[in-house]
Amino acid sequence: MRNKLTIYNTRSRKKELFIPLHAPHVGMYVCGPTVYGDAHLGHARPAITFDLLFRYLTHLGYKVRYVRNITDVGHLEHDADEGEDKIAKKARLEQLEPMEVVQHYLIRYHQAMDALNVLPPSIEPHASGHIIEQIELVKEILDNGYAYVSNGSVYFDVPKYNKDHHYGILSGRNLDETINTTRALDGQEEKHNPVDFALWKHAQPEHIMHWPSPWGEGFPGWHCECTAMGRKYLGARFDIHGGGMDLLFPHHECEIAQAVAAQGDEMVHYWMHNNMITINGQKMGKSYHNFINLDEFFNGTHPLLEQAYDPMTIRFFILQAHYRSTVDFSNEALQAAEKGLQRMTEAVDNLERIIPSAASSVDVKSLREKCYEAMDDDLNSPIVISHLFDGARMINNIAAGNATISQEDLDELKGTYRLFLYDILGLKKNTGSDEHRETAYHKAVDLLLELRMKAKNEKDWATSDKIRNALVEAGFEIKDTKDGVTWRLNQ
RNA sequence: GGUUCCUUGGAUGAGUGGCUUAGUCAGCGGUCUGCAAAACCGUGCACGGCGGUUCGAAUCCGCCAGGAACCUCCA
Repeated sequence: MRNKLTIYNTRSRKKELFIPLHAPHVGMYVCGPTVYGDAHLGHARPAITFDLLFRYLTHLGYKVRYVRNITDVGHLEHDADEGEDKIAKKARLEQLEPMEVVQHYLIRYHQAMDALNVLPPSIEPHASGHIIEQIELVKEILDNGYAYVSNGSVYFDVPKYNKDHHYGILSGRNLDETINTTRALDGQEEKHNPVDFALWKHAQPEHIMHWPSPWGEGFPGWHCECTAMGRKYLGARFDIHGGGMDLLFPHHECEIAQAVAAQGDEMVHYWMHNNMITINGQKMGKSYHNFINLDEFFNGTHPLLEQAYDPMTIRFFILQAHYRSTVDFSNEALQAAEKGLQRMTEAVDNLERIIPSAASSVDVKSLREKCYEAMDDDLNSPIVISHLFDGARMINNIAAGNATISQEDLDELKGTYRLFLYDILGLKKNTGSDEHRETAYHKAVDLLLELRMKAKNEKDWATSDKIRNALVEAGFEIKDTKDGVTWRLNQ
């Protein structure tokens, strides 16, 4: 098995050789969406980034268990409806059951991911389905003395934890600074210290979603689900935990603290974080009110969009930047990606038209290795793409007769593109929308009939009959009526 | 204010102590073509500013300027 993959570990802030704990098995956990709204471009980034990793690890021969959670319990929201659960709030607004809202947006999320050719994870656990595991986690932390009960809620005792361990090890913070900069929030008076975070929250009467616990009716704190579900499905120690950089603190920091407080050591070996997608240099996100939904990209319905963009264009656009860099959205950039992808797929199509020669005048063999090297270098997809573009030029040159290729090399080349472009980068053939094709063929048939009408008017019966007979043969039904010609395609 | 980062050519976006280069889009010139398009060939333009280390730095270090994320739900 090829074993040269290095990945940037946020924990050490270095690129490290990837060595699984239990090869050939790999455990991988990625923070998934909170399903209270449609997925936007920002959600596509981690999905595609970790899909790339999932695909690559699988290709390398690892047996990957990929867990991506669905947050359907909701988090505390700090606004007019202070403390109310996000899912519950939206539900009340729309007079729906909370789980109805979850189901609605989850289906739409899956549809968007499918359009982006993001493979489904191995397990997609719901936070609401793992309340028991989260309660167990809280109990463990309490038993170990790193939490306290206050007024029906349970809080993590950060200062106490920090005496024995380092709270801030992932984000590079130290506790004193964090204490001085923590904002006053709801429920603060219940905490011993403002930096303490909730493991279990006592349910207020306005909360729709709540569960029984040893501490009364309530709901789990929002950091618990990932720790509890990660441990349940991947074990107390597993390989990779991923998510957006915006989750680094406090979410992932708290996850580490919870795991250490519960089991004595850290759960995760490699922490990976994808960077943000920006719009005019600013993070695209709900809080900024500057996000564009994925459906809006696919349909071109957002006012900032000059056109609709195919899901594969979006995927290609994201893969053309390294996952740890910010990538700035603009129509110009997307249109460039669209043209680039088109050029690439046309070159791959040309592969099928090439007639091999006795010998090659091009170097095919090194392409595969170059692509592997780029992937091994912390998933450097932009470099993989640049190599594939070099290959595209080579293919076009062969197709144009400027170079030759042997049968053996041609097979190798086809295999390389199938592997890297389709299997690993996950780009599939751009078929265009049905609507687009429908319109195009209608226009083409109309044009033929217009030419036929012109021929008829000129009494050029040979041409007019040729057009009619050819269309009939192709399965069309042509009717000449006194109001003009009509046509339809027979089923 | 703290933490973590970023600043590359017209746009986007890689990378590296010296070697000629990312790549894509756009531009320009050419080949091809009835004309176009596509394709191919060629081509210009860069490393925020100021210091330092070094034989040599866009790449390492420091300072400055500008920007971002996080510190509050967030991909």
